[in-house]
Amino acid sequence: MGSASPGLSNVSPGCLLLFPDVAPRTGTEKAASGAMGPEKQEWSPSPPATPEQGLSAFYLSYFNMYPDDSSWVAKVPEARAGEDHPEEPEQCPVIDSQASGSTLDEHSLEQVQSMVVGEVLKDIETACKLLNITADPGDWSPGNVQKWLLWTEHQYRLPPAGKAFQELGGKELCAMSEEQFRQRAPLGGDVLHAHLDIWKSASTSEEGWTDGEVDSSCSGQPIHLWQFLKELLLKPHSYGRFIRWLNKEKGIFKIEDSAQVARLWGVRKNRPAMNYDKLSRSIRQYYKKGIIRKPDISQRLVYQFVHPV
DNA sequence: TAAGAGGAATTTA
DNA sequence: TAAATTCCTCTTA
Repeated sequence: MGSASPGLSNVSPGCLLLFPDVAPRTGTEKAASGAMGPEKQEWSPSPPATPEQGLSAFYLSYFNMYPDDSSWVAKVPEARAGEDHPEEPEQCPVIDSQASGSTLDEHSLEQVQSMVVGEVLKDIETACKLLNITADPGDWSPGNVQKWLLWTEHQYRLPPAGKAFQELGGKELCAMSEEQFRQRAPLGGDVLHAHLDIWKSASTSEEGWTDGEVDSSCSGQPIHLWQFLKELLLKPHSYGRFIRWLNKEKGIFKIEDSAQVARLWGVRKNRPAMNYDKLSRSIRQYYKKGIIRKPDISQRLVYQFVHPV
């Protein structure tokens, strides 16, 4: 299995500190900054200095400023209409207070990192649905490429570059180097290239993640624990260190890092006191409901979906 | 010692 | 009201 491009798999913790102004914020801090100073509206991503570090820092910049999912939905059709103020920042998962500032420990960094990647993947998924394009840029028609360009330009306030990539299909686009992107679009070409890299990584590593099967995040219904677990399992690139399939066909999975899974669940449900003891109690409630059980050969931290997909 | 099991009361959406 | 949370005791590996 080929490793994904630098973007998603190698967001090194050190990179999180590249730009002090994009340090992750706690929910409280975000709320406090909710008044949204003008700098937020004028934010635009700085071109990465190098593909590797730039992309990593870029993720965090992105994570920090990304507007509400719904805000751009309405805006995409008139993306160039000029009235695109970011609205309330997306409610990001509450990040442990120790994760803000320069004393981030490795644990918190990993947590932030996985959240960032998770958010990026989720947003790509949303974009796919709304633009009606596939997650794999290699499959894009020239029309799809234009849609993607328009969306990305709009999201990151990049100068229009659609014309520079006219008639290019996804395959040609993917084959282009960062330098070629820069040549076609001196302003923002590198950022576009970085974004394409993210999409390429996502589509090569997250096979099947766009099927939306357990994408409960936009259903309006409160998420169930079993759905959440499936969500994590569907995104091994982001959460494989925490939870993974042992036998996907049989629905058998293993929680590799119980504390982290519990923490993520607590973040999702806004239950800061969540821990594995409580999470596992909830899992056990599923036994009599026939949703999850222990596998025939019981192992610690290993469970099985009764009705695997 | 962490995980597992399950009772029971409480909270939440 | 269902699902989840919280707290608990006891067992198991």
